[in-house]
Amino acid sequence: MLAKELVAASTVPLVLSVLTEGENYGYALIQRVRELSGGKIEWTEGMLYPVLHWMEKEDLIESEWRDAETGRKRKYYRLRKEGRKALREEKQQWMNVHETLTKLWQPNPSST
Amino acid sequence: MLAKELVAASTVPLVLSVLTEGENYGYALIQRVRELSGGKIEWTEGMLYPVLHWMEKEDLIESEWRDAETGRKRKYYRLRKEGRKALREEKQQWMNVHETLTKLWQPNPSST
DNA sequence: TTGACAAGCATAGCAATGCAAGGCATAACA
DNA sequence: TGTTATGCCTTGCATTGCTATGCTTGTCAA
Repeated sequence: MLAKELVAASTVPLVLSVLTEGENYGYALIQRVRELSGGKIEWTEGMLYPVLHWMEKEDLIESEWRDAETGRKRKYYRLRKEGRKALREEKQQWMNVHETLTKLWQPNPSST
Repeated sequence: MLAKELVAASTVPLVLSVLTEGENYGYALIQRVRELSGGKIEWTEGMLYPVLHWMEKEDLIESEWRDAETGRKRKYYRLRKEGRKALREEKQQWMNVHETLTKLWQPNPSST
């Protein structure tokens, strides 16, 4: 199971990223992320829904209740302009850290 | 400035990784990480020292007080076996998330 | 010789928050 | 009619992050 800090750091960027695939609803986001990560990332509803609410309050995403084909009601989320901007920033920050880590993960240089 | 979640998620792996370069002390770790990140990652002493203490308690690292050339006392840390193991795991987890994110960051496939 | 700054380590304390647990409703199926 | 999967939501409090603060020693300038 993933360390909780890593889960915390990746939740918002992952939600934003998955929504670039098109609108989606909470329950399906959990499954989509599980699928993309090969089962490595397992979100709970208790942690995701509050994050979605917060992201909506921040105008990163917007929601709409709709009937699914199944007759069931679902709350679909989609990206807003602010969300796309936030995603670009998150991506940049992630890459900053990633590049710093990968520098250190190179095989030790024998000279320099 | 980096989002605090990202800082939290990367602190332990960064400390472990920097220590693969050789032993080092707290104050210098802050500067080394600032340097490696091109100034993007700015740690404070108040967040780093407690992390170092925790890592030592967990046997990931060990410490030794020594006099520096300057005459000043420094607490040098170095990796322990447990720490190398932890680093391998942290690295794996980081890559799991990174790969999931980069899948989503590919240019949108027009077909599939 | 004093005072200001950099180097260096440490932790108390409490505001902020993560998320397990629990709750509710409907559909499908046995 | 009982169970499982789908689907959304929130309370509550234990845990934790980190700001703020404090201490020492060395150096350098005025």
